[in-house]
Amino acid sequence: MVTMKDVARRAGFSVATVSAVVNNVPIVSPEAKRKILKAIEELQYRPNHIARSLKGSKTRSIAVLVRDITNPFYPGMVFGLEDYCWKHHYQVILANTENDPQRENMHIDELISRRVDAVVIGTALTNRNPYYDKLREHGIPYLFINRRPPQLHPNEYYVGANNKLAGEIAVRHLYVRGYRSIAFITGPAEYSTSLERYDGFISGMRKLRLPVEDSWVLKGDNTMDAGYDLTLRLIRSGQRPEALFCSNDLMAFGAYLALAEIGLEVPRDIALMGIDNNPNGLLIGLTSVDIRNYDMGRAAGELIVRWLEKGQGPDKTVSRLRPRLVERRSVRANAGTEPEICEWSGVGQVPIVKRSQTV
Amino acid sequence: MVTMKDVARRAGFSVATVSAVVNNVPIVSPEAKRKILKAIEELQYRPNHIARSLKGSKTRSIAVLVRDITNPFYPGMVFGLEDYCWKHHYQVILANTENDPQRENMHIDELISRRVDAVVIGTALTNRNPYYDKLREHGIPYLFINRRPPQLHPNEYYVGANNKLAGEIAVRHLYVRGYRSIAFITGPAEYSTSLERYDGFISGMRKLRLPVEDSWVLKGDNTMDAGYDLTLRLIRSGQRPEALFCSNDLMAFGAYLALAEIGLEVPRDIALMGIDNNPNGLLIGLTSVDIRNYDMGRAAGELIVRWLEKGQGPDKTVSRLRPRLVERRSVRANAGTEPEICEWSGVGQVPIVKRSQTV
DNA sequence: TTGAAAGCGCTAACAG
DNA sequence: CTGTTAGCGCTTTCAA
Repeated sequence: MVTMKDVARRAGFSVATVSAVVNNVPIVSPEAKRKILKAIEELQYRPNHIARSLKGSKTRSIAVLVRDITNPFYPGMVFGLEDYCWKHHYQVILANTENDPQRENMHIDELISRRVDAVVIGTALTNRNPYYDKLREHGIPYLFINRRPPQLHPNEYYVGANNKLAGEIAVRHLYVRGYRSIAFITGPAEYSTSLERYDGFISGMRKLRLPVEDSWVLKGDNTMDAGYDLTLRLIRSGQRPEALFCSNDLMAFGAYLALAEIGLEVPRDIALMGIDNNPNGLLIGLTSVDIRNYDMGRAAGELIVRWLEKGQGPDKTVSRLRPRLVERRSVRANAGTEPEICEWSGVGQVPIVKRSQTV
Repeated sequence: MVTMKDVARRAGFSVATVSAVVNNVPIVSPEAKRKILKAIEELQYRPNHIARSLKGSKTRSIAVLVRDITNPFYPGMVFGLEDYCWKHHYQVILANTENDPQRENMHIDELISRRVDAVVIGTALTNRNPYYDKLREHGIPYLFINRRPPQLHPNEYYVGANNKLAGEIAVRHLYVRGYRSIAFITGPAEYSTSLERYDGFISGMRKLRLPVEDSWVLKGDNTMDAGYDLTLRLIRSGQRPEALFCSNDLMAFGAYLALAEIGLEVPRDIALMGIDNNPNGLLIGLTSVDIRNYDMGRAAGELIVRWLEKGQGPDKTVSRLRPRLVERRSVRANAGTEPEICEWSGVGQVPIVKRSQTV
């Protein structure tokens, strides 16, 4: 590997001068600069980022912890993050934890060792992993994304969707379209997102004075299988809600399959909604609520990079993106009943917002 | 940040001894080891990986270049790669190029600067990016994955699917099920994968003595939109093949939507197949050919890690995984005609293979 | 405007 | 068994 020394020797200057040229410090004579640039080109010199990191103790790398990049929610988020970070010359290190705390901890140790500048945590559970503290103890900024732990300690920040609003938007949409009896399949209670969406479902129902049947609230685990099984069980037990709302699109996919198997047509016989706006919802015309994962990743990138450059955390500890309704065909244009309540702050029309917002 | 020196001072030993303990060099007295371990624990010392890298000029990091992690093909592949690499203490750096050569080149410069140990290139076009040579010039091993450039230079390796076979398997499957007139939508000619699948389609048809209608071979670009548009155009022009085979699942998804719009039911009116085994194919029951992206990423990890440890490249320059037929519902159980040709080496029954194979 | 030299945290060769 | 020390390639004073 060719080093600065090689360049210096070739150009007839010292390493200090070469360093100045490489870093665009404008104190070098044009003559020297020319010669040095020439030597760099000839030798195909590339600065050694490692040495630089060692000196400056900044690696310009950001790690992102996700459960499993294969989960359709993450790629968009990671893309947004990578996009922003890369444009600001930060690299993104990807770490899949597979929901295994031990694996997560090993990753964290490794990341500390590698002195990443920051980490974006997409794996937080309601039962908080105490290992995150190690990060703080070592002075590594970190940011929770999408899922948040129950409490945010000092210097902890969160960016995610307004999941409660997402739930409300869905219920509201069904209501406006004339649906009154709505069943709900939740996600696992260990994810804040599930809890918030559940809250949104409940509060939406209450605001609209719609009854919540206990037996119509099913506990799923966010997988397609769960959506399938629970829907089958619900319908086979003789229940027949007008609409079925799932906490995420994957479960809605499963529900769709189950309904098809039973012979129920969406939306003719029953309406279906999900949350996440999985692009493949297009295949079955699933109406969903977009929680904008690309923007979320991007927002995380912005927050973290600014933090790193300014040396201090964001102003707000919690940032939330406003969800958007994505209408496709799984909810009928109008199910008959006329809507009774029409004004409802901020939900009627969901504006398209570009930047992250704080609740 | 606490350093080795701090640990040494606290434990009352020299840095060399601490280093020995940290690296498990078995020449340290149990007594010293105990004290040092204690100091490490108390101070929460973590070795500085940067310093280590600088010394040993190995970063234990592997970069992966993909077009866009959002493309449903990649996450599985990247997951396989990350999984394997991480288990061997290599980190994975993710770089999205968005098919922009300039962005790719900047990434490559950056990766050289950062002295990644190796790079896995998932972005090769038939029109080769000359910038890959920089990597070789700098002594950084790299491996093409999934897509391959037309020629492999010395020290260049490739791992991917046997795409030609995938095409043949699909045609063969349709044939066995009684379909005789088959239309095909190709992917872009800049990807080796498209070309190979096209070859597979043609050779499959020839082997089965099926006619290839020129007007039934459409040029797509691997997007859902292309599948949709081309299918609409094909059918609306009055053509009516018994089966439609798409070079990838995304286009098959688009085709499905178009057929539904026209009022053609799959598989009753027309059979549909794709390649890739996108998990969401489940939603429409799409029969596909799995090219095993997880295994592909994993195989790349194996190849690269072994290369790095042994210091020399793989034995074979090309490794290909054997595709697998994934039957769902988009091809009828039997379309009427009895199969005439049944023996066909290696295609009749597609075995499930765990490890990568060389063609 | 340029150069000499210290030092980032670690490893490894060598000495004790 | 343990300590001293010379770098790894770079940035950054400080002097010239």
